[in-house]
Amino acid sequence: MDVKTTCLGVLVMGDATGYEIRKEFENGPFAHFANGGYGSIYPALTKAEKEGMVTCKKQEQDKRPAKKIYAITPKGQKHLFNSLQIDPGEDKFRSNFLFTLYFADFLPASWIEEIIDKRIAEYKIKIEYLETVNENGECQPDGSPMLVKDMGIQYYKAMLNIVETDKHKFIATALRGENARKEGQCS
Amino acid sequence: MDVKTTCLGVLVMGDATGYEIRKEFENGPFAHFANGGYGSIYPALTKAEKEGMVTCKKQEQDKRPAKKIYAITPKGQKHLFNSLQIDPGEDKFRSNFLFTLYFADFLPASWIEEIIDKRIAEYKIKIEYLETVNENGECQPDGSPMLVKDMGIQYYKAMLNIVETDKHKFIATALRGENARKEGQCS
DNA sequence: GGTTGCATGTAAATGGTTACATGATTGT
DNA sequence: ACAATCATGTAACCATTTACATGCAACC
Repeated sequence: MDVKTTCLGVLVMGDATGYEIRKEFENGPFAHFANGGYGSIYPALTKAEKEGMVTCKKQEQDKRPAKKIYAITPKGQKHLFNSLQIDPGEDKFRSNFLFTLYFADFLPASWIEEIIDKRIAEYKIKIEYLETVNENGECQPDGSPMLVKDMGIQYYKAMLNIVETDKHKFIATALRGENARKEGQCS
Repeated sequence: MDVKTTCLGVLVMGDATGYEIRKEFENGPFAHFANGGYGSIYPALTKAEKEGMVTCKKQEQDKRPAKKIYAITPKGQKHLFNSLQIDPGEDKFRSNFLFTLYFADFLPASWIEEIIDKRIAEYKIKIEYLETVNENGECQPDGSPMLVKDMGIQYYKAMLNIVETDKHKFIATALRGENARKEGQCS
C-alpha cells in the first residue's frame, strides 16, 4: 500500500492536515502497520489533490502557521475501497534486532543484554500506551479500528513474552561464543 | 540493514551463490526478518566484491549453468560485526492485511472472511514448515540461529491465535456495516 | 536561552522492486 | 507439452528516507 492510499485511509476517518496524518502514523492506531514521514506525506497529498481524490482548504490561524485541511472525495473513497479489495499479500517484517540476535554467538554478551533490555522496555511502553488509548475509548467498542488496536496490544504482548523468555538463553550463547574466542582461535 | 550487509550475514554462516542467498531470504531462517530479490542481491554482491568484503570463485558445472561462489573476507566480517553493534532501531512492520481489517466496517463481510481464512492457512503452513526444519536440526541446538528460529515459530503462533480469536468479531462488524449501508445512507 | 510543538514543503540521494533477457535440465 | 529448478544479470522505474529550509509560540 503506497503512502497516498494510507493517507486516504486516515482521511476517510475524518479530515486532517498533513501534520496530523503523520502523527497518526507515528502514534495513532495506524502506527504499527503503516508509516510515512513528511517527505512522503506532503507530496502524496499534493498528488492526490491533482487526481481529485482529496480536496484542500487553507485555514489561517492566529499565533500558528496556516493549516491545509484535506478531505477525501467520493473518487478518493472509491480508490481506497478498491485498493482494500485486492489481495493484501504477505506482511513485511524487517528486524535489525532479530538479525543481530541471529549472530549473538559472535557478539559481546553485554551488547546482547543491552539491546534485549532496551527492547523489553520499549514493548512495555507501547503496551501501556495502547492500553490507555483503549480506556479513553475514542473508537467505538467492537468497531474494526478498536479490534485492530487490540490486535496490536496482543502482538506486542506476545513479542514481549518471547523476548523475556529467551533473554537468558541469548546471553548464555553469547557468553559461550566469547569464551570460545578467548581460548585460542580454534574453529 | 541494507541488502549487502544481510548477504554478508548469510555468507558468514558459509559460502554461497547469489541464487542460494536468495533462497535463504525466501525460506531459510532469515526469511521472516530479512529479504531481497535477485535485482538487489546480485548488484550488492558485485559491489561487496569491489569493496573487498567478499571473494568470488567461478565454478563450471556440467548440465547446469556456471556458479559464482562467494566467500566472506575478514574485511567483510568486520563490516558485518560493526553493523551489528549499532542500535538496531525499531522493527518495521507493514501489513496491508491489518490495514484492510481496519476498514472492515466499510467492506463486504465475505471479503473479510476470505482474507482472514487465507491468512490463517498461511500461518499454519509457515508454522508447520518451521517446525519440521527444527526436527531436521540443521542448526546446533541452543545456538542463536536456533533461538531466532524458535522466536519465529512463537511469533507466527501468536499471530495465528490473534487472528483466529478475532475472526468472528471482524465478520460481525463487517456485517453490521453492510446492513447499515443497505438501510438507506443514514450517516 | 534551549527545546518542543505547530505547520509547511523541496531536493538529493538511497535503495529496492519489477520486468526483461537467456538457456539447459528435470520432473509431471 | 509445460512448469519448475538451476543460474546469472541489467535497466527502468518507483518509493522512501534524509537533510535542508523557514518561523513563531509556549514552556522549562
